[in-house]
Amino acid sequence: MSEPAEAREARSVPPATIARLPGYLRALGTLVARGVVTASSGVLAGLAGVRPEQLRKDLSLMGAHGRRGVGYDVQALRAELEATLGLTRERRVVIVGVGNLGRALARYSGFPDRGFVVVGLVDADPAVVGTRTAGLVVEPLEELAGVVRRLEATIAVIATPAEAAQDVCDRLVEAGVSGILSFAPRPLRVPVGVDLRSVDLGSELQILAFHDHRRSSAGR
Amino acid sequence: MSEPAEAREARSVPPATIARLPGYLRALGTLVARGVVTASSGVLAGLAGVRPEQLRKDLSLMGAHGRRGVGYDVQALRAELEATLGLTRERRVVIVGVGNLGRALARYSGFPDRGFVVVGLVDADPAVVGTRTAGLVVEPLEELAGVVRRLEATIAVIATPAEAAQDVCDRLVEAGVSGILSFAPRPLRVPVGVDLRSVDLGSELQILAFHDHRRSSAGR
DNA sequence: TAGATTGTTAATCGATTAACAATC
DNA sequence: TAGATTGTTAATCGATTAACAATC
Repeated sequence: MSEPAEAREARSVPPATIARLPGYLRALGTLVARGVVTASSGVLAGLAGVRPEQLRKDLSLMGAHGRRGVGYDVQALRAELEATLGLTRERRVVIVGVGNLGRALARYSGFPDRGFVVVGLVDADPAVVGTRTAGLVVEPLEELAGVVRRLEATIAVIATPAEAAQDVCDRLVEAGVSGILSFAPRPLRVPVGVDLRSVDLGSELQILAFHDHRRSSAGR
Repeated sequence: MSEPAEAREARSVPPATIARLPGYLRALGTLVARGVVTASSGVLAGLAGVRPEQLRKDLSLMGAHGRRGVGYDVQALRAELEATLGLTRERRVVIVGVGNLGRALARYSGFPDRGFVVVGLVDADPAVVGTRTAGLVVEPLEELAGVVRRLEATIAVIATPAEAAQDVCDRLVEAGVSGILSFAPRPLRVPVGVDLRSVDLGSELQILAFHDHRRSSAGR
């Protein structure tokens, strides 16, 4: 226990753990709203939809500390996790592709209270460029790099058709964003150092279809 | 090899494998469009964004067969995977929650050509009920079970606010859907036999923020 | 036959769960 | 002190990668 917290934190937190932190943060938010001061791993895990052992393991990997026999201080833990996730600073987001999905994301009310601000919208279609959505004027694709740099966006969302996605992705990387959330149904390549997460709505449904199929064809 | 294909398939395909099948299917679609007849695991894996070994392992778990020294028959493999995923039959989808996101999903053009048809829209807000989106009239929440049964929907999408999600989820299960795709930022509980997949846009961004934070605070 | 490529087994890696001593 | 609950180590499980014999 003589090891500094910095060292422990730097030594690679497992991706699976990181992916669960937002859930813990949400659970903590619920408890704070309820005025709860202290919560056990059991209570917290219940709210987050995981097992208590896993929550304790995750938090201990993060260097967070509860008190044996008591539980976790809700406020302190929340502050700690927010600091870890870097949510103390506002993150600036650019959305590329202002179709149905892009527009919905631009208007999505869940982002602001989680520390994200959509600062720019970009689209390739001249008919869309210049229109307003969520208080922002859509800029042309040629301006992408300029928009990212001027608005100091560090995170981008790709909501373009599949064909355009890799090109947009390359430009975003070139412009210096550090993370990209893609909704394009196509695998994208990014250099190391840039973080890419993908959500493919069609694939999600296909996976559900697989189970549906198994279920409806079972026992015949 | 005396074991029937049925038995092998029934003996639990790993979830991680199932989650990759839609990607393989997309890669195969690309090759078919290009008129390619045969492809090696290397080519297919490249298009799907995975390693060749993994693709071969996945396909062999599914009981699919290529030809040594040759590769996989593109058309045949596609047909096989579509049958496995149950995409030969059209899947009927109901969307609950017709806000920005629900509307965008209702209009999403990527679904139809993947075998999914949005057949119903449901919302709790009287101001939204009765309006039209994507050619469908929005029905009231009270009609949820009726809508699901009448339209024979087997898959549902939850795009409601977090507070309403568990109640909607329970009703959907009660009405008999076999799979649910939730966008509500809250863990949901479903009974065994019902498949639940969740996409939390806020969490995705928070995970990106974590990396951004690490990157910008590194080496200081 | 020679070259290519699969299918599958074995080795590795990472993530989850179980167990329990430490300690509030 | 007695009861509760953490933090952490060990055991298990599942998924990925490597290796290579089978075979087209």
